[in-house]
Amino acid sequence: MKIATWNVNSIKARLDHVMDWLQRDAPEIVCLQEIKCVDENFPAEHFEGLGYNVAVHGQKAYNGVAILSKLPFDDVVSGLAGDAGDDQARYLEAVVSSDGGAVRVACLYLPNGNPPQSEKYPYKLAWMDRLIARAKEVLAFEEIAVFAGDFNVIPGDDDVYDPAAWAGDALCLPATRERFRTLLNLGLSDAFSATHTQRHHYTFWDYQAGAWQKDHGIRIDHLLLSPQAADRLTGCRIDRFTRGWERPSDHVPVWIELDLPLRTG
DNA sequence: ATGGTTGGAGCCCAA
Repeated sequence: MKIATWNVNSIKARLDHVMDWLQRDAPEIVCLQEIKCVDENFPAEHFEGLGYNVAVHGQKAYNGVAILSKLPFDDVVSGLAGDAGDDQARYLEAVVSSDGGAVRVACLYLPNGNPPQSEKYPYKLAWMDRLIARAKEVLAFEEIAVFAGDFNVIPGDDDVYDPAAWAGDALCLPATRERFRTLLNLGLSDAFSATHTQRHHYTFWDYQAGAWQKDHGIRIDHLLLSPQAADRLTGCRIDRFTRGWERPSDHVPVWIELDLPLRTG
């Protein structure tokens, strides 16, 4: 089964792209970020027409996440625990299941955190601490689980075209990378790193300064797998071709293939 | 080139 993640930078602006991409190889589960709309305005009927069930956690203008699944799901959790005052829509979790088994999917849009001198950076770090706490809980279930999304973390210097230019950025700072490594040290595997030895594969290219044409990219969209999920991993791909489409998202889809007996219908 | 572009808001903010 295929599980994908894609920061679409507005589902309204990107609906045609997402529909075209979904019909290429029909991933069973899709995590979308930066839908930038309230739940009522999410174009669920378009995806339902392709056979997807839909869960949405949106807000006006900013952020917003959604899960599409060809299999039924339950146990939907909207929002990341640990800060009752946080009203940013950045986390959605669901358990997708069939009579062949179940997989827990967490769709996340981790805060960017720039500029680091602002209040946005401590918010990012606190959000990461909350994610670490949730990951500990999920790992204790010993289930097939996937944390997928825009992590806004450049894990290492091999994941950015110019490490020196990004060294002081909130996506690279030591406190950011330390927390990302904590997620890995809990037992989560980065699906892309687990299946590739080549470096400098990117998932985001800025709209500005011809970044795409110059391949000035960064790898910030990740799928982190529980040990039970990693045991089933057979592949991971980055669909860079969508970045060359007309009026693209600045992010491209990343997807994994798991050897799972889950069945649709 | 201390620049540049996109999206959603509503005459700037976030990325």
